[in-house]
Amino acid sequence: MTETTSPAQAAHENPAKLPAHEIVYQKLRAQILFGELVPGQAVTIQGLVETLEAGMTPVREAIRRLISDGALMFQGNRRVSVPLLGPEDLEELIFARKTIECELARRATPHIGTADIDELVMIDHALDKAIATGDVAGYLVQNYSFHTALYSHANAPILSDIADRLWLRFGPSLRVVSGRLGTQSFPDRHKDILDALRRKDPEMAALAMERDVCQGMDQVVEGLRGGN
Amino acid sequence: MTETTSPAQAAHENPAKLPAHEIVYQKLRAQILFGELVPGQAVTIQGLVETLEAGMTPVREAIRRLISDGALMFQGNRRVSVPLLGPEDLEELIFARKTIECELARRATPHIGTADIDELVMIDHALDKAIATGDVAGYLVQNYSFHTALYSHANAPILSDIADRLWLRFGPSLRVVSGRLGTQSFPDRHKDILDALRRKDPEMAALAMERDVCQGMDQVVEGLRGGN
DNA sequence: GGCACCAGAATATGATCAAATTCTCAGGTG
DNA sequence: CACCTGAGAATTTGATCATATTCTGGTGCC
Repeated sequence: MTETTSPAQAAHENPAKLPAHEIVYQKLRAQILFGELVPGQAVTIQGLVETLEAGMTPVREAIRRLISDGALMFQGNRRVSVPLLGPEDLEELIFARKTIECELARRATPHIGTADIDELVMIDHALDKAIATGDVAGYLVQNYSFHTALYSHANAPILSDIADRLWLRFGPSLRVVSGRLGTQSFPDRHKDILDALRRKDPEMAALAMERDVCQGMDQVVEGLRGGN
Repeated sequence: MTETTSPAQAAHENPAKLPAHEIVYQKLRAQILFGELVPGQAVTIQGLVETLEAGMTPVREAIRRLISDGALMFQGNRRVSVPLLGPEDLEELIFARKTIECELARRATPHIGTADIDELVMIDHALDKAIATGDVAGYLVQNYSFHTALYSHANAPILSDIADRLWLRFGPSLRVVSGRLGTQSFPDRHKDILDALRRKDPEMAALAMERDVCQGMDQVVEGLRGGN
């Protein structure tokens, strides 16, 4: 997702007006982010043409975009697959998430009003519910929503864009780990973030975010160590 | 450019084997990075089909990739153009460059051998020459080469990838400013970086890099303030 | 000034060609 | 006798193009 005036917002007024390649991109993106697609899984153009009932060109363009996002990987020969993360990759992702997302939390803090906090609380409740009921897909969606909603207030389109692609990279792995360990193992660190926002304390928000990021990524590291 | 096993390296063994969309991407990318394209300039598919003598599909895919890279901008209606940076954008870019590129310098330091330093020195000499002769295009190319060569030793594909896209974002603006102010105004901070590398001092390298980044971006900020 | 029309560009399809993987079937070996 | 190996065919899949369709923006008429 680019930070430019999103074509997605035009969707609400008229869904039919979204170009096919945009629809395909959104669908594929969601599948990657929320785990329909497993790391290592091969992605074929013709397969998607059938699955998503789209033409070849739109699928092709969507795949190129996602490759550029780091959400898909061009395997040298002409095959495309979902990337399989190694420990080194995770280490880089941790650094990047920490610096970028903490900064986003820091920048968002002064712009967050009470209405915005209410919205975040709502998402967090949905998150709790997903955790309680063991709804892995719901957990992933709400967790992503929480971060995205927060960052949208940071007035930092470029940094938000970077953060977004980072999520695309570890999304599939997060799904695998969640599915393996269950949602119970994920404590919810968002309460601390909300606290910091209420107090309008940017540094505290950044710190809480760092904890959230570290905790989340540690789960992935642990999960991947055992599994693959 | 994605960090995955690059199709570009296959280019050396057999240039003809590069797919058309990859070639188009590289060409367009270079044009954006090194300033053939001016910020705000409209980019049409059919125009590129003629200019680059490629088919429509490859051009289309290359454009999608570059939009995802942030190097091009989708203007809502079906127009595509080179983004025009505002002061807020530059501020974000500065933060991102500082954190990411300093870290890359830090990580590269321990892996740099004397042969690698020689290579960097060579690039830096070419850079000096470009500055001395007022060769703006050469300056841009060599400056980019220096950073890219350095980061390639950091063993951090994801971070390098992020840095690469950052360059794509401010490349066109850098070109405009350079053309306006001339190369004379650009002092060369790379000597300090090289010094740090020779001493194998990661923190010093990071610091030198920060100075280089700040100095370069300040030029752009200043240049854009007056111009547009 | 507003509306209809027109040109040009982008989107999307399906066909065609090229490449790569997979499958199959011998042939040989332990 | 079972299994591994490798050459070659068959099939799947990707790359590219030519073409039809839809949409945007501008122009000129009323």
